[in-house]
Amino acid sequence: MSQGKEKILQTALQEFAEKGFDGARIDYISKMAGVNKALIYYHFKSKEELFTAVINDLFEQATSGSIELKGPSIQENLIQVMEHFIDFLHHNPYFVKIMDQSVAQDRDIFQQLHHQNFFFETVMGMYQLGVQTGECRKVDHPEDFVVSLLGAVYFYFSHHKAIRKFYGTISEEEVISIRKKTMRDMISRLVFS
Amino acid sequence: MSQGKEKILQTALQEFAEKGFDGARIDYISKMAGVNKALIYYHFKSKEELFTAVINDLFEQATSGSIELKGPSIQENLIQVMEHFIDFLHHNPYFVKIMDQSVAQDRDIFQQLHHQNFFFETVMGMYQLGVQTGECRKVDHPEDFVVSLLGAVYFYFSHHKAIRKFYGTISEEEVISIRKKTMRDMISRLVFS
DNA sequence: AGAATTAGACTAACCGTTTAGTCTAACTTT
DNA sequence: AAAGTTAGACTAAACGGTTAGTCTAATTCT
Repeated sequence: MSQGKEKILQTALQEFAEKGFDGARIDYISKMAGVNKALIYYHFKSKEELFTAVINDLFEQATSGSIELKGPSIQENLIQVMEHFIDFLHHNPYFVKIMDQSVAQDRDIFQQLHHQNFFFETVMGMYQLGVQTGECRKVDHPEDFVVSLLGAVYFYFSHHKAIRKFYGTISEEEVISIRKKTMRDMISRLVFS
Repeated sequence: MSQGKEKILQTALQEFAEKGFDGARIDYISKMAGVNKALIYYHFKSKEELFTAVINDLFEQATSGSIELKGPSIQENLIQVMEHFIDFLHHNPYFVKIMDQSVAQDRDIFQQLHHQNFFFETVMGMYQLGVQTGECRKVDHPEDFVVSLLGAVYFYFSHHKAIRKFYGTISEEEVISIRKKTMRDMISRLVFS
């Protein structure tokens, strides 16, 4: 990939994440990327297509470093996945912002994205395996159970701006470590009886 | 409040919720409200002020029917609050959408909104009371614990479009009832040991 | 040589905002 | 009661800034 195209994608990611699709400005992207506006239209045929490219890029990164499940037990694996998820959200704030904005508006892309289900299906699969082996407690509605767990992980990051103040002045790394501990606790209390 | 102004606010709520601030169109609002565009500027001095008015309206409704805590125990009260929260989110999808979009972009209003902390402080207060009376298990980081609980409740609604498919073809009312059951379970397993 | 990139002027459409004025019902004056 | 006045609700039409997208001709990588 050419240097300019890469810079455009990087900058566009930030701009779309911060302003949303409608708030984002092509002129601003080209300026911040240090690139002529025409170059954007040389590589992408429209703002919409640029957005799609940004999203696809993002999901590629999000799902590429997929998790190696090597824990000795389902419990270990589940906790490992959760921590991986937390780290990922921590290090990819743009991912969260763009996701939320694009889900709130129903941008076309999100109907097609199969990546969207990645985390759900991973956790769901592990949980159901655990139920089979008898290692996990059986609940009436596993899908709702998993959704709730994912929500417990995700919410802090998606509403970071509004929520962060409840944690006081500690560093973000400390918050992340607290988050992991809380989620470990929740999982062991909920998944295993 | 005049008939026109009310219609404008109603319509604007929908438009802002669906398209976000930048995506919303004054032309479209006036058309849908069956009102001349200039009337919007007669009642509100700008798009921004219209948005603010919509938000304030929304929060007034959101926090007006506040919860009577009359359960015999903290456990009952906590579950009651959660169910109230679930019902509220279920019946006010626009609230969720507008919240998410406005949090994702950092619209000014949200820095000032004290309503924003309403649910957090309610649940947090109840939990801490429970810890004092010894009815609730003590956790290391109550704020993170409460945030996780709220996230578990909220996530389904904020990402409804993307998540709903995991529940199959059952009616929305059934999903809500499942959600309540799951959250009752989670609370009793997590808050009380 | 061919792909990538620049400069910057240009357009067409869109969209928030303004202006100047209408309509109506109530209220006041004569 | 007729005439004058006011205030609030509302409208038609235009104004003017903004912005996605284009065009062209020249230049620089690889």
